[in-house]
Amino acid sequence: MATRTDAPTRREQILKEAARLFAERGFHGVGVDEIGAAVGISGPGLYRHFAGKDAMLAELLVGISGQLLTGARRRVAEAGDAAPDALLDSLIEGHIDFALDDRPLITLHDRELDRLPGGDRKLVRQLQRQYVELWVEVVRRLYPALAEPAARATVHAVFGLLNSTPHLGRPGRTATAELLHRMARGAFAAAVG
Amino acid sequence: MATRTDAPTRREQILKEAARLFAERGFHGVGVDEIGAAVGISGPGLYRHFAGKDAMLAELLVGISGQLLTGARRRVAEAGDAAPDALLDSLIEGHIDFALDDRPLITLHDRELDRLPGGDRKLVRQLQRQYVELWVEVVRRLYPALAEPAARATVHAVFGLLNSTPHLGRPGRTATAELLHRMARGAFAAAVG
DNA sequence: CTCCCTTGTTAATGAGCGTTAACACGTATG
DNA sequence: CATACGTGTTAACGCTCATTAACAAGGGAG
Repeated sequence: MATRTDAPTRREQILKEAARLFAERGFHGVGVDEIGAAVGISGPGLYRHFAGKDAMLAELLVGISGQLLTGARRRVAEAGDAAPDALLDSLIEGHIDFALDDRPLITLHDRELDRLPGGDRKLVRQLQRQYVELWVEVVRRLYPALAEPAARATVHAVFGLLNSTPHLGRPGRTATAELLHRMARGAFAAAVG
Repeated sequence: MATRTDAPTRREQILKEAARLFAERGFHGVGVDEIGAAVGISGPGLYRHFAGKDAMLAELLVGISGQLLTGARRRVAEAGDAAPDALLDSLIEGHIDFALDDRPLITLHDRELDRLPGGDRKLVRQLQRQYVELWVEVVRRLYPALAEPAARATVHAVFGLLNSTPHLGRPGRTATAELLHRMARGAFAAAVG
């Protein structure tokens, strides 16, 4: 887990608050002055840490996509040749952890992609695609009856399910996590028909 | 069904194009000139049909929420005292039809609510809440073991699943509809545990 | 024919906002 | 001690954009 005990750096503060604000009111809906105010400095002061507003969004989205993909790959590696059943559980668990711990980021992740400058957008899309394909492979290993287009659609639909966390109440983190996990498995099982 | 054969009115054209553009680039991301250009008139020309940009978004969101709620109520009424099982299928079918036929609208529906002026936002929230509660009642009738908070969370998660249509490919409408339907039922069944 | 309502147009206005410029202050470094 | 750098500040610039003003053309109603 590599838990951090040291204080967050200024850059990290800014990214965190920017993520929250972007998720709440949309990228174009928040001004640099607000982001600055959220961390106790003035608007233009942000430019000591980031090249511009676009750069903040880019770093957030690249970070999210990369973190999801990296975590998933680690889980695949750790699973070795274990049952694909357990591997799918592991992937689901990782995604849920992320969706529950960083709700603003999960919101941004599928909402503000198009506000990104060309190069970064392409990179993020690539990372997202690889993440999806990784899931698709695991799902197809577990459910060989599922054709590839159907498997991809199924994975996207389950992402929609898991990413609904921003709309959920807060009645106990573990209870919510378990509910979502069960529902995801149920949805996969029902997809094969 | 009351299928319309007459040409769409100018207002309707504008609403349709505005919905598409808002869904693609966000409310603040599109200018009135673009909306006007999409229907062949100039930006300020829109003001002959709407009080402003906010009014367009408001009419879209109120329309969506109202349409969903009205359709769901009709289905409940038509079901009479039939099995709640069939009623849930009917609700799912209605939601999927909407999500597949009006993808831009379904995107706006849970994305741009906060860009709405106060009064309209309250109205839309109210309609959405009633829609959710209607589902919750049906679900609890079918699965009495499910406590109310869990049922509400489950319904939200299934909405996330069904609303994933914008991310899906277009491999056959009926096949996609059936897949989503099966997954939704599977998710509900798995939620009770 | 004449009015006037509808539906457009282009030009102007005014606010908001991202970004840059110019300047200030503390602190480690030589 | 002097210097340079990191990190702020406020003021100003320039652009975008929603909205309004002023004006025009077409087509029913009387």
